[in-house]
Amino acid sequence: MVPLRNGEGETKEIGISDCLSARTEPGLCANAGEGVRFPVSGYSPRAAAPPPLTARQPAPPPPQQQQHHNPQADWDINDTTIPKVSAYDEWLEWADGHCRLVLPASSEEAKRHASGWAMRNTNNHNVHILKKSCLGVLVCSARCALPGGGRVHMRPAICDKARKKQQGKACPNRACSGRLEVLPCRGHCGYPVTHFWRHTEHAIYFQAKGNHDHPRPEVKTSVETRRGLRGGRVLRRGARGLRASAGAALAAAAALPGQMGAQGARPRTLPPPLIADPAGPSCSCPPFECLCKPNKLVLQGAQSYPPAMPQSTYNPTPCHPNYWVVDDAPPPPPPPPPHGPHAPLLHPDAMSYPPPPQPPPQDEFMSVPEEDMLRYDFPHIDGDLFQPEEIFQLDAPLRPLPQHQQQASGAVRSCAYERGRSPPTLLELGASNTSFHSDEQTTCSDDSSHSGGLAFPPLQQQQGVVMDLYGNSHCSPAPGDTPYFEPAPAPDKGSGEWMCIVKPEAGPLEDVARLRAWGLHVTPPGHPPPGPPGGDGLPEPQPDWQHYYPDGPKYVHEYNNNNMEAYVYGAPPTHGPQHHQHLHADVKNEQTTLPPMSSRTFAM
DNA sequence: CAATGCGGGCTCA
DNA sequence: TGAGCCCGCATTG
Ligand SMILES: [Zn+2]
Ligand SMILES: [Zn+2]
Repeated sequence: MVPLRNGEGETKEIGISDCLSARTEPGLCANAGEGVRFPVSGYSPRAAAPPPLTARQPAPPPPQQQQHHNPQADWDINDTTIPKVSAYDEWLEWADGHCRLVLPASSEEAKRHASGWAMRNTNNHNVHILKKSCLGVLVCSARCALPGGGRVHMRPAICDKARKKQQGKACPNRACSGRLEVLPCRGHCGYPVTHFWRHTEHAIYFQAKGNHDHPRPEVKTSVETRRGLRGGRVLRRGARGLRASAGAALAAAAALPGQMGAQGARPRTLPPPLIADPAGPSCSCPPFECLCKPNKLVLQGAQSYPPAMPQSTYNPTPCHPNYWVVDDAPPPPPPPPPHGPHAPLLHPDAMSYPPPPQPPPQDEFMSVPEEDMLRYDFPHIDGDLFQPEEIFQLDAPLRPLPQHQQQASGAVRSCAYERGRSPPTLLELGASNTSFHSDEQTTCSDDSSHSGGLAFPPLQQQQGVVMDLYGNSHCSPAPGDTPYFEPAPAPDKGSGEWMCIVKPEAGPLEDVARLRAWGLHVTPPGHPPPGPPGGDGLPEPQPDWQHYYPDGPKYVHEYNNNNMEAYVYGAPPTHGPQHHQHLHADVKNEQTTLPPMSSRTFAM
């Protein structure tokens, strides 16, 4: 699903960068917290594929100047007119960072407004744009680590009621007396990362704002699987069966890389619950970030580029040069031909995550996890402490290496680019705690998982993957939205930690604490924090840089806030207020204007 | 029962 | 005014 269009570099992409421009976004974060510094803004990967460079945000293009942004290239979810595209992007399960995607209206994931992240609906008082905010991840209050280094990263229930029930439950780790608690997302200027969905006749537009500052939660399908398992005691069989189906599904999916994402053909089954592999090497690194295996990762220079970019904006991390690459496995064998069904599972994104040193035999693929499960024994499964749902997944830790260039304020978190992968599952664990880590990203299952990985061009493999502390991939840093992190004095290793200075309240301290809690020590190597704004470090402006607010008209609210009835554009709803068209029926002509929006329209 | 969407309403800056 | 967020309701699977 690489974008097709190519003509002029700019046209094709729709950069997210827009988000950056100080003009627009500033407000966002500004509100949230002063002192926000914006990391780099996005650039269009596709076009130039300049390596992610520095972090700083490039100077915003002259406001309004960028003239014609190619309609196709430049748009904002709030624009009255959205460019019609000829090529669609692939759905990204783990979209992170500011990014915009144009998905085919037929995309199941898009229709479901799906995401690997636990996103809950948020009322933005705009019937045409569905807004969802990230619920973060359910973690153990004790931040316990399994012997294998896995951590509890459960998926918070979307339903408030269900979520409340989750909280306070005993940590799935038997040996731990901690309780489950929600690690909220503060990736968007101190607020949860938000996703916006807008439907038109021909496409579904997606826009994300903010960079998740927490590990990926367990994938939805995994949760569902557990839930299903809970009912019966048939762990073994059930698990096996599920795995098998998952594997099959994945395998199938693997065969059709390009289709998975957009088509929705992807398998929805998930691997069984995850548990850390006790037997495996152990480390207590955070799930997505193993800190104890430095050698595994190598920092790559600014060379890694993102794979082909979707036509929409998928911004790699311009901002920050830091990304971690696994070095052990140099480029995994090129497109690691999926070995068996699992390949996809294990390495959805081959490029990013090299296969474990010793990948389990295919045949065993399925068995491994199961073994782990057995090993772990789920005594609790039916017990009080260990509910099936509480089983957590193991994450292979990934060890991030900070790159020194991190100048950008690009927080580590925000700038990394990676294609979505799901958190590791048992399968992965089986693969090993060792090298595989990469984080979480493997695929799991869910709906999404593969979409990205398989499609990557081999090129990437060689390049290495960029990921953030959590191993999350990022579409693009959002200029305005991305929180800025700067290394804090390193308590321990001299390395610094990154803190978010975006939102004072939530504050840096909190961030640091959070990072530490996860065992993240980002060592900003010598590279200090971002320089002064506008300073160095900024990548050269790319042709494709986009600004947030192009010229096009945007919806304007007449009233705001909760007032839903007010439309600004378009003919006023003829009908009664509440029945405005909803997402399904939204816009008709992308090229022109989007349907009228109600008041609280702007997607922030 | 939980996921999803919708939308009223409140609060804060 | 711009946003975030809580809460309840309805639908769906
Ligand atoms: Zn625990
Ligand atoms: Zn989040």
